Amino acid sequence: MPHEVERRTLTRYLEEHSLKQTKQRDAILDIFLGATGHVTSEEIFNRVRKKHPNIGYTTVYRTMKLLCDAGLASERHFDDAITRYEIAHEHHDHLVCLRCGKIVEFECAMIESTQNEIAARYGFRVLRHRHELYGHCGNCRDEVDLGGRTPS
Amino acid sequence: MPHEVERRTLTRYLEEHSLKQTKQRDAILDIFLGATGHVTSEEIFNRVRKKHPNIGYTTVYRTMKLLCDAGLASERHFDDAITRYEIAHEHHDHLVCLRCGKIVEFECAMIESTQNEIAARYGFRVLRHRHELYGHCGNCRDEVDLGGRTPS
DNA sequence: AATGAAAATGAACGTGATTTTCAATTTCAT
DNA sequence: ATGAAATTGAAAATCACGTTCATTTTCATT
Repeated sequence: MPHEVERRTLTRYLEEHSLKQTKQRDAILDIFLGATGHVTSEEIFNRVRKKHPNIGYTTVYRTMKLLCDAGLASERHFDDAITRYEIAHEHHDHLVCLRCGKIVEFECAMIESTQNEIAARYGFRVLRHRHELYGHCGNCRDEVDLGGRTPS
Repeated sequence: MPHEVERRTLTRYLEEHSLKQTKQRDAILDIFLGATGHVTSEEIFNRVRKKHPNIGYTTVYRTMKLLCDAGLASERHFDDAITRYEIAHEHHDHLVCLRCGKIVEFECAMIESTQNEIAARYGFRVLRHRHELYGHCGNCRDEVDLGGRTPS
């Protein structure tokens, strides 16, 4: 059975909160974990529908929220109005290609420590952060450069 | 007359684009410049209404977009689904208090240069970035600590 | 000052993502 | 097996924002 650990995490969370285990929740967790990267509710809905044609959009939204509460998923908002979900793991930051939509994750300990230093300077305690670099990835950069007007 | 420079910038932009100067646009610019920090369309709408009770929400949205185009304002999206506007000025990043909503701006050259270095490593060209630290400001931190359960 | 074409306004309606409502169904401790 | 509590899903509501379009304003030109 796939995603043993996460499924157990969910079960534990459900038990602790007097919530119930349902096939919909299991299915959504499975699809979510099987998807790579940063999925939208719509993507999850479409994929889950293949196995469970009667599942509702509502349930997807509710379950994704649940997975966030259970610490299995986390919400991300990039520059559009759409909520994306990623598998919860350690702090990391993102490179987002504005042309093709590619998203790359990176980590940088140096930036992390500098952040805390700056926050302290203003009396803040940092709980979480968001750090996103928007631009063009290698491919798109080349295409943009070629497509652009070449200098006379 | 307040906000001389900005008003002139707007006038120049309107002329250059064959757009018209209207009392609504003037009023919205004025309110926007008079407000501190990071305002929402709603806040601007409410304040402008006091002087111009018939102004519509639509006009506020349109005008804020116009001010962005004219380089006087810039859009910001923090963690919620609401668009905020700030007076346009050089790149800077934000500290956001999750409890009282206070927003502090900061700049850090070191982080900026590190960003480019990282991007280059992944073949990206950075066009813009977003860097936000979420946590508790000095006041809220104290209140949270006092209100919380003290260790036995 | 009057004209009129182009632009702006605002009320109502549309949209897209997400949430709420609620009657019907499912889970699970007993 | 039972039933109280939780869950589901379809439809309607919401929320922020965009579009439409008939009416009003602006402003260069008379």
